[in-house]
Amino acid sequence: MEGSEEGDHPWQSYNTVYTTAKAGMEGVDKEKVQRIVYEMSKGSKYFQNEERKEAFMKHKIDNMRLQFAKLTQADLSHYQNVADRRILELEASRDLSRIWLHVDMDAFYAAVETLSNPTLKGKPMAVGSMSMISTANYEARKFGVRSAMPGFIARKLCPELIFVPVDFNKYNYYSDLTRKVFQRYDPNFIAGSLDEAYLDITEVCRERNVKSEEIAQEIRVGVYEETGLTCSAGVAPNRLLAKVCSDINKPNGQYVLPNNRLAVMTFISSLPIRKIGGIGKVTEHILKEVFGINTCEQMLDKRSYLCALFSQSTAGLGKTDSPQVRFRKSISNERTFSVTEDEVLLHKKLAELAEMLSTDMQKEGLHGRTLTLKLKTASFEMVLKANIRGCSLLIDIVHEKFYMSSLSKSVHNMVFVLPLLGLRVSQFNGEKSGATPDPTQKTITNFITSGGANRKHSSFSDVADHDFVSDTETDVSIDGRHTDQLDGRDPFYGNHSLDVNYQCCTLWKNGAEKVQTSDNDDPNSNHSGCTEVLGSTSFQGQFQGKNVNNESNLPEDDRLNSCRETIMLWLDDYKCSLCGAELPPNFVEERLEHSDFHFAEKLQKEESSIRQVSTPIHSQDQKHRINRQSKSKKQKLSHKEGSCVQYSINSAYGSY
DNA sequence: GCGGATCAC
DNA sequence: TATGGTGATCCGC
Repeated sequence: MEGSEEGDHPWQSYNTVYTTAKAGMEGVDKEKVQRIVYEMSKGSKYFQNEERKEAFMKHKIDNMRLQFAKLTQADLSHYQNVADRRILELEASRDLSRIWLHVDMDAFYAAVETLSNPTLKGKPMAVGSMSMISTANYEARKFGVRSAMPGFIARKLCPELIFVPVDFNKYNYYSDLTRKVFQRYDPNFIAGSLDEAYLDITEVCRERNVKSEEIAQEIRVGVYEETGLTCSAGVAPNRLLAKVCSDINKPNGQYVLPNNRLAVMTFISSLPIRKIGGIGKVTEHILKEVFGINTCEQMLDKRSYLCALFSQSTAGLGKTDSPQVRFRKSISNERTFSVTEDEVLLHKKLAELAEMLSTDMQKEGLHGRTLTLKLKTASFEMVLKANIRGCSLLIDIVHEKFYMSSLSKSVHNMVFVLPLLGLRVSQFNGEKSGATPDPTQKTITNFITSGGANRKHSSFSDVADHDFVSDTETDVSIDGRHTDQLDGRDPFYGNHSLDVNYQCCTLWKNGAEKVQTSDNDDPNSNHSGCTEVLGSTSFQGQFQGKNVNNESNLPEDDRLNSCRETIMLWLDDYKCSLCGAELPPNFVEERLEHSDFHFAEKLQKEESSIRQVSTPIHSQDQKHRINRQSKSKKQKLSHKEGSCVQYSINSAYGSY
């Protein structure tokens, strides 16, 4: 049924993530849905990217088949032993005694929206937009509409579909109500997300001497009474299985898997691997294509092959009863927008992202060491660039990516069309020690900034201070601008930028044509301020550092304007006399910002010696407990094939 | 340690 | 017209 019929039914080979079975989709004409999805997608950039990924996956599968074929009998018996030994260990360490309950709200967002607008009841409805649907109610699911599907396709499937925009305030409110109920049964319950939770109900069952089934029923009734929303529950000896179980009688139902080995083994054996958390579309496909594995039982049969071809990373089911604090490891934000080749606009968007991120970090009291830029090209390829600091040029990153990755594209096609930008900060300082940052470290303040002194025309709003703690002397830091001014070099234009430019120039030499303006080998004369990823906005933060942000109103504005004029001018009405940046005359706002930048630079040089450098912000205890589902010791919930395989084996044998 | 890919919700 | 946002993890360099 697969690709063979492609000529007649090309949609059958277009496997989207929403072709898999989901609750509420039983009676759906899958063939028809798949055809419509295909027809709506065909030819789009998104579609082309899916094809690219599909080809990559096929390649991976071919490689794995080759390896598979190369395995000798000796290899296999060796790995059989490895697998069996591992299973024995897990058998020995398994704990049958706990009773876990997983609660999952039914079509949560949609249900909440229906509560607040009862006229929606009974009508097909989706929460989301024309671009993306978060949740669809059960009426809509009958048409094949489901989460992660773009709205315009959903509307094709169901023309009368009602769209409701997301409103997280509501969902948070109702989520809190449900959690009050959960708390009564397990004060240490684990919140998986707004609409999911894991409860260890072992003690409740024991103390009250009632069956888990009754507790599940009670909880569901309690949630309904508290919120008016229905949910489903699954009960099993561990969290992984409980989650699988909560999906079985959805919506508004429950399923109990008893705590005995036979029941679990029977349950597992026919369970499709895709049901297991961590096994997604790709992994499922690989396991099916290479090994012919569909169910957990088949996975067990092939355990020697799997151990031979996948990594041995530990992925056991560890203890499930020890509450643990999980620390956030990164914080990020990203935005999708309609493609633009307006570089200035892109940098403005980036500055906005930076500002939001900075605010979020401040709220959480976070300090990171690595700043990563994420972008998506017009052909939907994701690109990451770590450690961009304040020196990288967005355009360099894009150019580099294009030169490296697609020779087929002509240089002229390297336009700046980006539908997505994002920023992420990671590598936080360990908060556990409670120590303040090492004073010898450079604090990068205001790596993200914005907000001038009451400038109405500013596209940036107010500043966040703090943020980054760099741990090496050689790090490029915006903070350097506070401290390094005295040596007479301008770090903004200084040699920090050379690395990037050097790479870029090298690439250009190898490439066919030079696209960007020339002079990139001269660090002192080339960069247009507006192309600095983060730098162009930084001065405003420095204003804040001096607390001038709210000092005055109109007079300040006037002063700014006159100063701008005294330190720079625009050659031929479009070229900056100080740095050579080129901005068309009609870029009024951008030119003002650019002027501000130079002005701030000047101010900063004059006053840098007065300024205090860092403003360490102490964490407000970032140990906000997201949940305690973090792995105990060996329990690494892994998402990779190898680990998932192992994980599943463990869930089948180790934990059961 | 970085960049890409996968996964979950 | 049009395919999200946030966080995590693993693998191969």
